[in-house]
Amino acid sequence: MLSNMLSRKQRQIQARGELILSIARRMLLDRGYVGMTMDRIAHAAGCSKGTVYQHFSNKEDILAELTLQTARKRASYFERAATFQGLPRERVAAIGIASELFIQRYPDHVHSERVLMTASLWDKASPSRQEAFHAILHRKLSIVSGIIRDAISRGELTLPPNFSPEELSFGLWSANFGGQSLIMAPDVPLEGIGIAEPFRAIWLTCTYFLDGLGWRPLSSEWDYSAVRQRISNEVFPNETGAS
Amino acid sequence: MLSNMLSRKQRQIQARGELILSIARRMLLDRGYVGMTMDRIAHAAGCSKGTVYQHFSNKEDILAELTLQTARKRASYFERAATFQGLPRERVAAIGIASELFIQRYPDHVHSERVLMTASLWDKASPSRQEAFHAILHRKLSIVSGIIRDAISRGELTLPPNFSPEELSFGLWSANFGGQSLIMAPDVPLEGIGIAEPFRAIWLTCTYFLDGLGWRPLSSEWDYSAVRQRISNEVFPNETGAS
DNA sequence: ATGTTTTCTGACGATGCGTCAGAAACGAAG
DNA sequence: CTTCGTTTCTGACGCATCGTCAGAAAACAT
Repeated sequence: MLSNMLSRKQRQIQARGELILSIARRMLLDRGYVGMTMDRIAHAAGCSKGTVYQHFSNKEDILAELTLQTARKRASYFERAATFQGLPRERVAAIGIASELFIQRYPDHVHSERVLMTASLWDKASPSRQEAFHAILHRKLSIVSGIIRDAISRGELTLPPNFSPEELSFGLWSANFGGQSLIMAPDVPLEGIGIAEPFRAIWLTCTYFLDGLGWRPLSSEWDYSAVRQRISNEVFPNETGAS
Repeated sequence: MLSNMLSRKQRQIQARGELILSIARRMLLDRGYVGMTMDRIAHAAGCSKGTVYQHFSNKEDILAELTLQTARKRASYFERAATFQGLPRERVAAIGIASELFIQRYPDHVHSERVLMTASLWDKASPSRQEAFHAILHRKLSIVSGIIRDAISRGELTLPPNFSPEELSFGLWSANFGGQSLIMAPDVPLEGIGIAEPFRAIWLTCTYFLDGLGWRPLSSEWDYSAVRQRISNEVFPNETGAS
């Protein structure tokens, strides 16, 4: 009974920590980093500011934890995508779809990520969080690099001599990251400049990029639209159905 | 003499406006957006805070003007690149080189751009500045789209039916923007993950992307390394030599 | 020299971050 | 039920920053 009461209190505290995070995330998206104030967070969470500071040592710490949550969640999406049974190129496509579904489903997560990255606030976060973040980053890259090496060993991909698997990985990452950044940027009116379906544009960019590298089967030899459908249904049935 | 004195004063004022901007830009890079305070700017500029506010209505206004300067400067780089005499695909390559040289030469400019874009501060800036920004954006895109249409009309490029020139433009933009963002991100240790020459990786990403679209001449039929050298020497002799 | 207009100044109110001494809630023991 | 120690919570406080504005200073005109 004693330990039960204790843990109940503990659970209360932990629940409030998560409440604070979800409130902060919403506030970050709605009012920007400057508009996300500790007083407002405390008020919305129904506690005082001092209590908020018992959970997070400062404002940047909240943002760092938000970003860490995001990185973990995205990594889990990547890992699910990598389980897709198919050709290496299909599995890379699955990663791309995971990335797309992730930003569509959790735009607030992605936004917090960008804010932290741009505002150079990582150095104010705790070293353990930085380390955890790097570990997750490395995990995600390993997944993609692993698929690439698999394709090479199977003879479906032969990289040019001056182009490493990591650089190919970086290229795909750039195209996705950049395209998604432009989609999220409020001051880039994509519809106004003739980009009606930016996600399809990113997908095709990656497709032709891999075609240019000669990664078999090429898009001209294979129905990747069907693959796309199949991946959505098999690997992310809830995500595509619920939205 | 009177008008001379008057204009001298005017020129003093204008010069101080530019001084404030350059100080702010440096401070933004060195200390981040939060560390860039109006008091510090005023002190560094040798005037009072009230005087700073006679030049810019608020802090976001300074950032917006910085970004506008950046956009203008980059557009001029693009325009210079577009004057390169050569095949359409070579001229697109010239734009890519312009983009690369620009970020290498003016990292502080690019940084201010990212901060403003991410922090959703455009709505606090004056509408005229927003409009000017959009106009410049459109100008840059027109340059690239124009080259693409030129290639199509010359028969060197045949786009797939579901891929418009604007989307191709968007793809190149994404790859460059994303790659450069990752290069600038302090929390992405590129060397640590096997990317020794990120700029070359971006270049090759775009190269194989265009190859995949079948834009002639393909990289296998043409020495684009030589083209790259030639563009650097002919269009940006000072930029490549001085750095 | 004196009046007028422009420009500059820095103190001020308002707001936000992070702290900390005291208040309140909790739990144990008599 | 009371008492007392411990854990948790609170909000006022110190400090820093933004943006303002009444008054000072400088520039200019007559």
